[in-house]
Amino acid sequence: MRATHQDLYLRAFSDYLRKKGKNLTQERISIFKTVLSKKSHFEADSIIYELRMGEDRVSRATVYRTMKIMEEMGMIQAMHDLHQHTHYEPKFLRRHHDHLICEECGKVIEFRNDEIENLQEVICEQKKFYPSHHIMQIYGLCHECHGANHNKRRL
Amino acid sequence: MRATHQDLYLRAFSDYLRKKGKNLTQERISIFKTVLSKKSHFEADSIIYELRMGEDRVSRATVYRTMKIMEEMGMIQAMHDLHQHTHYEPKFLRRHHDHLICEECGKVIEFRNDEIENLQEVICEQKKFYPSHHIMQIYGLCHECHGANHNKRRL
DNA sequence: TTTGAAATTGAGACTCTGTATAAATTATTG
DNA sequence: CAATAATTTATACAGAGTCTCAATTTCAAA
Repeated sequence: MRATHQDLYLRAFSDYLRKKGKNLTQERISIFKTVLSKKSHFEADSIIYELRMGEDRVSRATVYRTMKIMEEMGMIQAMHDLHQHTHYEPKFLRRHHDHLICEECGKVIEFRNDEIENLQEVICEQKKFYPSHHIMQIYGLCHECHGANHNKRRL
Repeated sequence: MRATHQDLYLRAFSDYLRKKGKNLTQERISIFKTVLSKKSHFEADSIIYELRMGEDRVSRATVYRTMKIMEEMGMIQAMHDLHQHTHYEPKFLRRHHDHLICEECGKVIEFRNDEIENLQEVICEQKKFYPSHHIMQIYGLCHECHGANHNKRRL
């Protein structure tokens, strides 16, 4: 029987916990698996809600604590966007990318640009800064909403 | 008598309000002037506090409402940083810049890179996106904190 | 200037994230 | 298996920001 991705990540999680002198509890496993099932942006609340619906009941505080651990070990990345909502991004299986965010419909368009990534490193060297990660979000209107607004103004 | 910067900005504010069918109230003037006095990052809370200390008393809700208008008209820019605190940046008199943010001491280092700004425009064209503004924040450790951490680990 | 409709404000209740606490539960180790 | 340490839960709490609606202010028309 082949080890699944989930198994491998779970082992990484288990190893990380052991290294930090923390225990691998049922609650942490449940939360970890739920987070692992996310393919794209998600919020703490959706994890809490999903767990509440399932058979594994876990308290809110434990979800936040466990997600903090997952952030420390680099499996997810917190992003603070407009309007006091923290979004998380899975970092496993996904390459880093940045975002175009439509202010009208909320759509998020991903992009990646290696030149920008390189320039960021140059800047950090210049400023003697030791980067861990970055966030780049361009706000504006997507093609559809721009068209819609344009038409609206014409009426 | 010469018109001050404040006068000019206040006129722009007044014009914007009129254009939007909104009234120029005493409260809005007080808030606008207080925000105008900020040379760098600030929080909604500090505006509320300053007004509360002064002779113009304005409620919290009104401060938030007015700052939203100022954001719409592009005089300030909201930025959401670590731990659900919204910071605002004055956009008047200041050139756009991005930020390096130290995760240890919270220090904010500003930088500007024209190449990155240009690349962003190219990306928007490619994606048919109409940008209004952007946020770029690089998180990590500043020179001092990096040194401090390094020493700590060696002990 | 007065007046009345429309816009705005203020006070406080409320919501939403996230954190702290302390008692109860679970895991680990000898 | 007992003692100890770590963890979880429930609940209270904190902080930022929003909502409501009665009271007030503004504006512009007469």
